[in-house]
Amino acid sequence: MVGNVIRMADKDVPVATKDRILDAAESLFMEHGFEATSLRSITAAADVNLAAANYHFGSKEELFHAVLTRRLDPMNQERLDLLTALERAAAPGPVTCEQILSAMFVPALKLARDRERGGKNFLRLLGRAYADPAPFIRQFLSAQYAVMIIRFKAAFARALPELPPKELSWRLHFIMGALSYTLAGTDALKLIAELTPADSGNDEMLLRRLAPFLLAGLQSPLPEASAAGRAFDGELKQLRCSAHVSR
Amino acid sequence: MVGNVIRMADKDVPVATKDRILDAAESLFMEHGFEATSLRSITAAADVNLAAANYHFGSKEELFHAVLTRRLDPMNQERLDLLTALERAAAPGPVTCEQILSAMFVPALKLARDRERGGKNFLRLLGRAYADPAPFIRQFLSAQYAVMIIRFKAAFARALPELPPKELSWRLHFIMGALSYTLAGTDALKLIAELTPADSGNDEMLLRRLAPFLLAGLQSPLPEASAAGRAFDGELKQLRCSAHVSR
DNA sequence: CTAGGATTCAAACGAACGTTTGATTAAATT
DNA sequence: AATTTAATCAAACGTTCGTTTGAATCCTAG
Repeated sequence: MVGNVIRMADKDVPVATKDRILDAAESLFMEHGFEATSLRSITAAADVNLAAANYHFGSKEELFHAVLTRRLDPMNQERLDLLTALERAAAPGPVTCEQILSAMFVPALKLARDRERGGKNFLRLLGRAYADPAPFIRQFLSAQYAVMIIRFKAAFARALPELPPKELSWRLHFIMGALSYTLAGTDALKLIAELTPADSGNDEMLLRRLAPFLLAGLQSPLPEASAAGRAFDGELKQLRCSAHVSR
Repeated sequence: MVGNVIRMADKDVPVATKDRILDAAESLFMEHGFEATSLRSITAAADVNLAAANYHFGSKEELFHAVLTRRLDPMNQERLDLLTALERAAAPGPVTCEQILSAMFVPALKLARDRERGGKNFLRLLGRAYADPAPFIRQFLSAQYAVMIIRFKAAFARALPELPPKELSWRLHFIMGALSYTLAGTDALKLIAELTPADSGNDEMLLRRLAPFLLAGLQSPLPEASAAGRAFDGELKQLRCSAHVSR
């Protein structure tokens, strides 16, 4: 009753319908988000019958899951393999922050570059999913990332032994934020970057600029001791009540 | 025909309906996003008639605009005033990066703290809006932020004269990403930060940790000269084709 | 007090949504 | 060749959506 049987034609004749739905869904979810994308628009773009979506995937949410897992599972597995290789090569010593960050970014880069159609769209879709309020998306991402996050957090903790665990948690949170926003490519405020179209389409250069930026933040001294923290205090206290609130 | 007349009861008797709709819309838009929030749920939460929303605001999109402008306009105006005051105080010299960042963050902090009900919810809503794919939201945010962005970008350029303009554009993009993701409070990957509920609700401490992190990235050396850039190159080349792709 | 515009209200509009149904075609198994 | 199972299809289901309507109410100005 649930379609998707084991003894089907496997790969000789392309399993056209299912993959066409996945491709169209990936593209449309990326462009409009989950809620604003209808199954009708997906099946129309894939040139298949409307009922085929529910036949092959059960529901719209399960289709969304399938779109994400198709590329997310291999990418995260590659990240883990990369980190394992780096840890093995570093022998008894710890892996550097640069290396850990590269283990996170290189698989994303390969995905953005290798697949002609899917790669870039998928990274944007992933960035969107990070910020989506729908509970089922959040739960899904948490479950999908659990193993990877734990491994990478432990690696960073070894690379930055002087950093308190809670501070590391915050900084990883900020890293995920900048990464997802960058991958989503929303460019909500186009005025910030008057980038050429060639630039904005170049995911590789984008991540190569992002990595050093995040690395500097990750390795920065503790906020209590930094000039930024104190300057912040000063401004806050000074301007607490002066507050020339507008209009 | 378009409601919202000038000679209404102004402020003596609270203009209950309109503000109740705005409050409910702010809360629900924040919780579920624009598409997933219905006018019916908004008017039900505000305990007003369904037609009141269209009567006072015209359409759902215009209601969303009103929700954002109500708090965004004063906040951005305060940011500009703060920057102006800092520039005046710094006399002929440039304002420091710390000060510029504080001019961006302090008004957001005040908003999160002062208003009992609205503040925190609004910052989360704003973070969501940055990542929303809907064109009308993006256009609106761009227009709303245009003046502020130009002013702050120029200030940063003066504070970091050695930084190429394009590199500054990228770094401001990353800053906006981390800021919006942090404000949205999505915590997509709860596993990153095993933060106490008290922590996650404390917007002030959150921004105080974020500012030094972003400051370090903003002031970091150029990627071409940094160790991060080169390490990235090495990893990329080395692992290009080894690629033990999973499963 | 009364006329007139501002506001509220219940009800309905047409459209679009996710999902289901039952018949029909294609493919594989016996 | 016969039979069973997978897959496709057109059509419809019931629901929810944003928006509109027209009458009823409130408030205020003359």
